[in-house]
Amino acid sequence: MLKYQQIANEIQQDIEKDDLQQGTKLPVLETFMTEYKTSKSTVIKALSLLERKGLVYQVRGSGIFVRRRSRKGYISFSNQGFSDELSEFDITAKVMELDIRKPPEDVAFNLKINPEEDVYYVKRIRYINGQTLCLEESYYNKSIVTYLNIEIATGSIFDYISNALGAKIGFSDLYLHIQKLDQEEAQQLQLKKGDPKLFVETIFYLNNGSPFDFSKVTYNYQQSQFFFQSTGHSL
Amino acid sequence: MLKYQQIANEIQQDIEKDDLQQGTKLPVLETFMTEYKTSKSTVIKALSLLERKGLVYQVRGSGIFVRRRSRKGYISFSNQGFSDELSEFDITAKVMELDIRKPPEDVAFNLKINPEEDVYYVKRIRYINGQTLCLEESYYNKSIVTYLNIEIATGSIFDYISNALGAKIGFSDLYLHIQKLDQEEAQQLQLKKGDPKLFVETIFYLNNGSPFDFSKVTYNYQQSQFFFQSTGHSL
DNA sequence: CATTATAATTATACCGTTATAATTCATCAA
DNA sequence: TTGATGAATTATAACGGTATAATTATAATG
Repeated sequence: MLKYQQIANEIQQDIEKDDLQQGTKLPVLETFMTEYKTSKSTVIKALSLLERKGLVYQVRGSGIFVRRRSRKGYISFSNQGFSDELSEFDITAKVMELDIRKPPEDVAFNLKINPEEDVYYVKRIRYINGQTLCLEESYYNKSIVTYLNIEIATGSIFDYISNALGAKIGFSDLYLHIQKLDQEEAQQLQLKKGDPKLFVETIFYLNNGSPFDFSKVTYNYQQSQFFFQSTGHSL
Repeated sequence: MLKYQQIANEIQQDIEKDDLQQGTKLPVLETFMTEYKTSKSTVIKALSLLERKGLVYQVRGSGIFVRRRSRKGYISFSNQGFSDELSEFDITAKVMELDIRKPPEDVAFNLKINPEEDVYYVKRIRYINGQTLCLEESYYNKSIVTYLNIEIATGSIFDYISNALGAKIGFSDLYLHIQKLDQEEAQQLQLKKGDPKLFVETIFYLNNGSPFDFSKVTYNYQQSQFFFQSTGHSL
């Protein structure tokens, strides 16, 4: 692991271990430099990483402070789709369908492939703490995700892609809509037709910019509590 | 303006001016170094900024490539709340209420003040292209936002806070819920009771970590098309 | 006591360099 | 043609330094 990531991890663990409260001031840069026997720029990189992850904020001339979320029970809505840190929840999945097929037009477009090329189609229902969380339909470019089975799809497909296939997941585009459930969706989510839903289309890219997964997810509004941290800075 | 921000701006303008397509390769670092007469690290900072803004992606050993969103008509959901680049839409606001009052308990809690301290309360309806976009109730810590009036609240309150008050806006926490409209909200948004809504509570902080604005926003589901880019990296 | 000026602290910008890792491209062999 | 090998390209990691800007603490001033 890279040095600055390692340092970031250790600082994060310290924050969590000591349960440091919002606004707690961390040691100054010099201290981290000597503690980790490294250069200033590496410490800065580590802290910038933690800042992007929403764990600290830095104030020039003043110091580095702990940033904490104040509410529990929200699904974090950050870098890796939603998959980040769902470990605090009990998430399971049931695979409804899994096959190889030709993609519909919109899927082919978003995956930037021809409609004749094969894709894996996976339909799952995901549960959170025993309740239906969402209905998920995913299409994987088969020339990238060369193999899938039910066992893999029951677990984390992304872990499989990263670890077994050795592909590097890069970034993603999310498109969010608020809509009403239709009859079929309502039935599968154990809700009523016309109930609210959060509908999310996501395109996942490898780190080289190739889209490999296009997915459409319908969330149960009763479980739809999401948390998102912005970090300002730019502009 | 800082050098690396300036460079980032110019590269961004070049991308937009030339309407570079997704995947277009940008010049190599060396080129930018000589073009902008600066060091490698400054160019890297500029490009990292553009990467966080979702405009480019970098592939080690390969190059720097243009990243473009593929859909129009979505409200960007990025750093500065929603306010970023709403310039592509015609957004207006009507102020329904504006007064100084004592905060309810949840507001005092989120703004980290005592219930006896004054806050500015602003209720607005915001319109997008003539349609109701959302219903917004905001509470501003009066010891930070010392003055507000209807004229200011009709425009961008954040611009006013940044420019007139000279405060530096830092980061924010967003909590998202999908719910059903009640009678009153439905009426104000010209929708029906029971229709879906996106309900967002946001706490905005200054760059020194002080919360100055707590707001509750109810979005019209018919206008609720949001776009969000993740950048991976971390873990 | 309040206000103002000054100094100390602290994070950030920026420079320039070396080393490293991923990718791409050219070369060669089978 | 295919595959393997190695070289060139390219972004990134990491070092360490100087200069700068924001904040905070301290001292001086009225």
